[in-house]
Amino acid sequence: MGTASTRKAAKKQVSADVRRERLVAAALRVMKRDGIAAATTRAICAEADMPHGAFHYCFRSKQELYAALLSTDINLTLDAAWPAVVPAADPAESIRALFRTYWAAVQEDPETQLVLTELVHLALREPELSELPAWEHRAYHDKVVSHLERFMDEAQLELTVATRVLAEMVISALSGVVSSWLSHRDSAVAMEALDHFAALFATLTRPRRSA
Amino acid sequence: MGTASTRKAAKKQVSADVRRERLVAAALRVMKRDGIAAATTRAICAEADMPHGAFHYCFRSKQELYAALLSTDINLTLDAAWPAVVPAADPAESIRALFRTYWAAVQEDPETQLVLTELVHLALREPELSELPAWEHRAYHDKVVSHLERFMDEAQLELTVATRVLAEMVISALSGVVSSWLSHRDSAVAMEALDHFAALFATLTRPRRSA
DNA sequence: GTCTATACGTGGATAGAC
DNA sequence: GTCTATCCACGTATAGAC
Repeated sequence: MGTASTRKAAKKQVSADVRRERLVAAALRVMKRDGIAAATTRAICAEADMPHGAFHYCFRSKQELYAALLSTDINLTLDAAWPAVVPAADPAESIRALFRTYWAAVQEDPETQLVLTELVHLALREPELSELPAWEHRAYHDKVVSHLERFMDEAQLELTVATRVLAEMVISALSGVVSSWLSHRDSAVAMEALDHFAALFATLTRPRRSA
Repeated sequence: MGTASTRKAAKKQVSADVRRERLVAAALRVMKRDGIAAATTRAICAEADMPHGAFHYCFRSKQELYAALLSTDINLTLDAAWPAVVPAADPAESIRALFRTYWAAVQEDPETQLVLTELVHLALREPELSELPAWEHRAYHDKVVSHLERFMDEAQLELTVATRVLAEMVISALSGVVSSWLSHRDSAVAMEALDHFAALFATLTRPRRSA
């Protein structure tokens, strides 16, 4: 089998798709550190320890990188909080715990939130990318819906509103709280709002009556 | 007194602060039309029918223009919806009407929402401007608090939570809904979420017992 | 297939002419 | 005080050497 062409190369011949991944990761690092505006092709390549020219045989244009970023890992970090759901006795308690877990993840890595928002706004302006935020939102929405369904199932609860409506409200509330927090950076305020939202959302549930 | 130095000039001597205002207005137009990234000093001057060089004797740097933008009119359009409050019999009804008025304003001029968000994010990255979002949020928060107090007063209601907590929740919910809507552009979904939020917030009020 | 050097356009800011 | 011409740095993209 070949030693330097298609698979793994001898020493420095590292690339094909792996370079793409490295560039995406490097771009994310630069964006988190210095903001999306500072993530130039030069800066990204430098961060990835690649020559500047490497960029354009991995991506046809910078927009392709944006698309790659929006399509991959970012929203994964968002719903990484959901799996650790603890269905407690009290619905309000459960939802509050859920939100607090989510919030802990946000607190731990706020830059990712900022970058995600910046990327979405950038995409909203570029006609070529304008569908990506809608896709991303829909994907996230669907995930929240299924998480909610599982959650309600395990807690033996049912909703008094459509699941998709609650999902939309949850997403809006969470992103709203995050967005406010990015401005004022007062964690206590954010957490307080979050707890109250949890309590309000809990009033939209009721014990499931078994048929 | 002088004809061309300090006050109003003969014909073309229009400038001093008025140029600043024109540039700010032009910048806002460009940003709303083409996004914040397209609002270069050249594009702004062209929009304002000024030579490019005019920019730098009105503003020492571009950041000064950003600061001017964030300090002025933008959030005014946000709370322009609040004054037309109609204190109806049912609290839920009143709050829903309030939110719908706000939403109508957003719908009528969504670009402003986008620009505002973009500006805030830009400011969050620039160390020199990083305090502006906090100020802006605080100013808006205070406005919502006083609006809420007046509203509760007129409707003879009292809150079961601190006013500032509800204000924070209202701001978060509204900005969250707007932010989601910017992605999916489904007005029905946004309005549905808004109505449900109104209903939930109404449960945080109760009739005021006169002492 | 990998990388260097470079082209081309643009952005912010300034020096100096009117 | 107003504006033109220009400087310099940087961004994307490409042609072509290894």
